[in-house]
Amino acid sequence: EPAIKAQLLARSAVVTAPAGTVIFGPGKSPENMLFLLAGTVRVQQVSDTGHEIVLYRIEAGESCVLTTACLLAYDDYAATGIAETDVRAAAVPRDVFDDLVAQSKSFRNFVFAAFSKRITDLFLMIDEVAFQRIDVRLADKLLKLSHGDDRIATTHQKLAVELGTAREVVSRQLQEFQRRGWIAQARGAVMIADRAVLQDVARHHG
Amino acid sequence: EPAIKAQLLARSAVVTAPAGTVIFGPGKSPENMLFLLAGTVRVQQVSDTGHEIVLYRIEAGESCVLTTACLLAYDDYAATGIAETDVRAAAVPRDVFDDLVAQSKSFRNFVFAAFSKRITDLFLMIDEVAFQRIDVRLADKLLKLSHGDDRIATTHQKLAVELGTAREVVSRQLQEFQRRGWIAQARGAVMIADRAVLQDVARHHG
DNA sequence: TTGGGTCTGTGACAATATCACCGACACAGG
DNA sequence: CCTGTGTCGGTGATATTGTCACAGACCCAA
Repeated sequence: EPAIKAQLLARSAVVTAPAGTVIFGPGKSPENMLFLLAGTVRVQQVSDTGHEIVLYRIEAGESCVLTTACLLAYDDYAATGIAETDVRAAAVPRDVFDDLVAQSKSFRNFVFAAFSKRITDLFLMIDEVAFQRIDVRLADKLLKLSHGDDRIATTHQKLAVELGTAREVVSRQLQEFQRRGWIAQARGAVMIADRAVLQDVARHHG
Repeated sequence: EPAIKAQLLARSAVVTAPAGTVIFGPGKSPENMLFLLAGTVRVQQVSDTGHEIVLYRIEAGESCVLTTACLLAYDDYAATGIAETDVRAAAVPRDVFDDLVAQSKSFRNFVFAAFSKRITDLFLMIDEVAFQRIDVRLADKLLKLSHGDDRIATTHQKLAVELGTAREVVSRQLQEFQRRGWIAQARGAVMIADRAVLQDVARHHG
């Protein structure tokens, strides 16, 4: 790790982008791979029917933007990467990436582990989209978006995109949650009132 | 490719399995990676709610069982690989795979391209499961399963698993297709009667 | 204070999923 | 030839989710 890390940093350029920047997307494939150093990138997809769904998030440190790498090979993809926060990343040229993969066993393990995790996460997501009830998924998503905080700044529409459903569905579920005293609502925000019960609802899937 | 192929074959064992064999699955992670030489492997998933869905198929030659590789790293997965036909594969030990990745640039490209394709295919699948109408998906699936033939030997239940829906839903859609003269049905089989119209229905997604 | 844009609420309806059945068919054993 | 037994497909009732067409509430800037 130490020698590789040095080489990775030496042969790449650190770039930054403000929140909201479209990092990659249809008609905008990046020249080189990005390893996230700080911030969060949200990857979502727009279907030809006009529907949107959030696929996953890339956190700093964690699994890096290997997926960007993955997507480089197949440039006819429809996914879009958006900076959710201000973002700092190391831009690694393709051939440097290739060198590192060739040279370092631990780097290889890291890369393949990241791919593996991505794919198994997508398996889980397919399962949820296909089979989980919307109330379970919403409760789960609220908890995940809360990051321990009790107030989530988001709109019904954004929550709908997170789940790949319609705004009206989210609105009605949130009303029901509120009626039961699990949450409170304000314009552009959801406040978690009973985290324990929400966890219980969400746990009905795993 | 030529030198690598030789090494790959020299340092792996050819194994075979009859149709129906469970190649890998929960509690049965393979010791080494399999590169499919002949046959088809179906990868599906059982959710904790008891629902099943087919994730993808691995064809010979094509993208090989890299996914098996991928899954090796993460052994807590729920996916199952089942031989759909008699199957012949090269069993490649992990360290041989690692050697090849380290040595050959073209092998690296091959591996990453396979991962990329898998991930982008999963993106597409999520889109379909989340947003496509069931009639469109069924028409599409019938055409894909037909392989140019006009008779598909399958049951409504199996088609339901292909789409991640319920048997009753498939039964009703097939009835409607039959009423319109697009297909004919027999016990355990569906006959395509009007391929052109089915293609037209399926094309409503891409 | 008056717009225009965004956010949320609502009712009617369509599509899909779930549940609880039932009958038809295939096939092996008596 | 019958008769179980298991698989396969059909059906109605109901619940859940998605779609469409609005309307009202809120926010901010001109």
